[in-house]
Amino acid sequence: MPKSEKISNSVIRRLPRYYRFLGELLKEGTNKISSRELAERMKLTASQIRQDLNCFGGFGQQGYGYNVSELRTEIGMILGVDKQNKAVLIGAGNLGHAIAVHLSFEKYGCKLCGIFDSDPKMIGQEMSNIKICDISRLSEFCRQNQPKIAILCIPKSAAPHICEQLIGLGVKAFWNFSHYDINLEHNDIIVENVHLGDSLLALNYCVSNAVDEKDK
Amino acid sequence: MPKSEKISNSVIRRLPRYYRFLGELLKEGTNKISSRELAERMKLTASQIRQDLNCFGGFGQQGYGYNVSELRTEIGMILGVDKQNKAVLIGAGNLGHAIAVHLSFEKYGCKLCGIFDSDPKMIGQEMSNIKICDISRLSEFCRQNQPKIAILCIPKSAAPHICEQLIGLGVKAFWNFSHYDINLEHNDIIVENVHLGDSLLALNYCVSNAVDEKDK
DNA sequence: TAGATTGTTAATCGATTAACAATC
DNA sequence: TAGATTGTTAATCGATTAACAATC
Repeated sequence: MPKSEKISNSVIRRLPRYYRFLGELLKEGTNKISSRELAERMKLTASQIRQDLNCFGGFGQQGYGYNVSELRTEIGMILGVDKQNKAVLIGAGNLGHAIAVHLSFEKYGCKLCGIFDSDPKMIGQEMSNIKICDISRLSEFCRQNQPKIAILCIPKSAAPHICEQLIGLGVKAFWNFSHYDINLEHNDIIVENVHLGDSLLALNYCVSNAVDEKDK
Repeated sequence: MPKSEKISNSVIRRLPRYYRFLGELLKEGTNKISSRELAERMKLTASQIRQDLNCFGGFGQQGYGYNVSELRTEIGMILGVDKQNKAVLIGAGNLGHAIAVHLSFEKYGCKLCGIFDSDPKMIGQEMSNIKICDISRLSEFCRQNQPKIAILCIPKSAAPHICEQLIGLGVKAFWNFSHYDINLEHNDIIVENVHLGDSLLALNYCVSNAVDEKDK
């Protein structure tokens, strides 16, 4: 329920981090926090935190600060952690497997409800209590279960075709780990590209171009 | 070799993508490209591409455009793909394993030279032709090999301690997949946080708050 | 009430886009 | 030379920070 209309991408990307830090505070037994204190902890400015939160509503109380538990719940609602959006995983190789077992989808508002692969050796195996199905059964599955999200852990070459197929089957969003850059014409489709190679390269740039202490 | 001094983070994050797209063009046999054509393909503006590239030098030719192969090589040099910076992987669980085998480190300017874990069942096993060592041998290994980069695929609880230990052993950069937010006091240490949970939550926000076609 | 801290408006900063002279 | 496209400066836009009145 955004206050006005459009929430900027910068704000959206900070929300999960707020949610995470508030969760930690809660675990530590902190009930109350001011924007100044939270800013210090998250290495942000108090101003930015207040601006960000006020995109969605006034969650604080003047002279007091924010109730940690309340604020966390509010941000959780905004993020849709209660939605349990259905997701299918395409590609049960190393990376697909790691993602399926490593993340608690429910905590993030998703429900992993199907896993598909084309490798006959994988089919029938179980992963996170879900039986891996042959990719040929994807359309049948989607028509029955209507997943909104597809997680792509497939080779680059396979990505464009699978993408189009999934869109045809009603998938609304992609969490893309393939080396293919999803850059769709369909502009109602949501894409979150996770390019691990790009991330490593950016790190490598910083390492390679860091000014050494001794050079200073 | 940055022209002036500081390259903005926004530019750094686009460099790997340029590198990737230029690689694709090269594979397709395209020798020449204008900023306008590249912009169309990457969904950027031509202006931005020219601005970005001119942070590092004039790689183009007026009236002609850019030589794809040359430009790719230049950006590769800037990113340090030739550097082969030594990296150690800490944590050989699902995610660590996937990262070790899924990515070609050499392509990204890194060399994976050691893998460590604390689970006795893992120790001695091989992964990407590297024998997994007991974490107790980490300091000995670092003193001998001087890795610059550490890849953290460990539980949140273990992260703060391992981080400090690695810094003490001369590690300069972290590629952090743990759920711990590395937010160091040491300000000469480079950190690339990859929070898969945050990424999924951001996607989930978009899915949950998408304006449905029918609601429009 | 006095002190604290929010919500919000205004000022600043940085990044993106537009324009155009330089030049191949 | 004429046409094209760069490199670079100027204009615009958006995001962050600062300031402060509102209020608990």
